[in-house]
Amino acid sequence: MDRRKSILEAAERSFSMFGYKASTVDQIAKIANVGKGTIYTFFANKEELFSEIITNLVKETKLAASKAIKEDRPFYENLHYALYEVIEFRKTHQLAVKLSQEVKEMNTSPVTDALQRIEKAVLNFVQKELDIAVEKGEIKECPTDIVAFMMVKLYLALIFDWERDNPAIQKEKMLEVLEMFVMDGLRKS
Amino acid sequence: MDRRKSILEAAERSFSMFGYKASTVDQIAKIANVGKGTIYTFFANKEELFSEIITNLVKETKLAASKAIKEDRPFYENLHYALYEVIEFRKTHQLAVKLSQEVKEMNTSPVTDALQRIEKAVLNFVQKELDIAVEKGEIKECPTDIVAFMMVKLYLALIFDWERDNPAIQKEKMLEVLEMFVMDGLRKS
DNA sequence: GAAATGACCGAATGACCAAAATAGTCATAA
DNA sequence: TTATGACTATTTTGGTCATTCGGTCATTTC
Repeated sequence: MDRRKSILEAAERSFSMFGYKASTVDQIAKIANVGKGTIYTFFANKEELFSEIITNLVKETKLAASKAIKEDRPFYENLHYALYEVIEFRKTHQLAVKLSQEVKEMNTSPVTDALQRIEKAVLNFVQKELDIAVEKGEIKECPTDIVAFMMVKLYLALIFDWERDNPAIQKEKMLEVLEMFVMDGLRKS
Repeated sequence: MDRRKSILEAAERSFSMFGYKASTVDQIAKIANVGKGTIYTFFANKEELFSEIITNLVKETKLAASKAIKEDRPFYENLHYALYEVIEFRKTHQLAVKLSQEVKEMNTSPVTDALQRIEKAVLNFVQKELDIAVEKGEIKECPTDIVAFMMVKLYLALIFDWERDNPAIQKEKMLEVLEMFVMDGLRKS
């Protein structure tokens, strides 16, 4: 068994369950069935181990979203499926959820950085897709940086904040309203 | 000079400058040129004083927005003017900025509550306006609770989060994009 | 007599330090 | 050469005590 890999897996599980701060290197070593020193032969320190996990998470999420995007489908369908993929991904990999909780209640600085990196990546991805869609003439000309920002913020708010004090809505319903709002706005056609 | 009023003004200034926790009752009394005991003849405790300030601010902001809304104007114009009115309402903004900063870095619980109250009030206001507009047939049918939520979150994100790691943009430009997004969406017409 | 006040009180806070836990190292073992 | 856990250095925690602050009330002011 690849030691490096089992360390990464153990760490991801631990971070997902207990958060960054509450995960000790000793514990991660135990889970990985590896001596503590071994971890330091592969990673400079706890923060770098964490950082690599985040990098992988971003990569995998991007991949999941990319898989949902087909050249020949209209923009909003791609958007719809990609968002769906990302939501599913978040659900199965609880890491991002746990981390945003940790940031909220104790402002752990490496975790704040990590979440910012994730958001940046998502923003980048969305903006690129928007650029392509504008290029293809599928959507109107617009400042794609601002629009990407708005879309991501909307998405995050709906996923994380809506259920705080509103009755839960179906994922499908949510995507549908989001799509209506994003694509056509409120004006009566 | 009305003592109650000067206490409220002093407290508002202090909360805006130093936040809730860092504002001491002694200090507020000093600023108001009033004995500390006097504050307690008007307000049961620090939290109620704070609460009344928030209530007033919400009321004033609502009033400002209402002034911009005219029955006989189309929805998007009302939206436009109301947004401008609110964004120019400095008093509310400054306090809101300071308070959200405080919540972020020390989770002061009365402050969290206050911000939630403000958001609730805004949400309510927006939803009511949306309901009216739907009723009048000015905008399409939609789940106004979710749409109100989306509009408010968008506004807050643009105002408070955009400049965190993006080049500042003109207020006008920002509101223009927001309006486009909300009214017409991205679809090419 | 009613309203205002600031000295006073108990609770909450935070500075400080010792003790415990944890990150990171390295001599030894496999 | 690679892996390891006992060891060290650093950080966090738990407990203390002095200080601060919210809130009261006997006294003063008008």
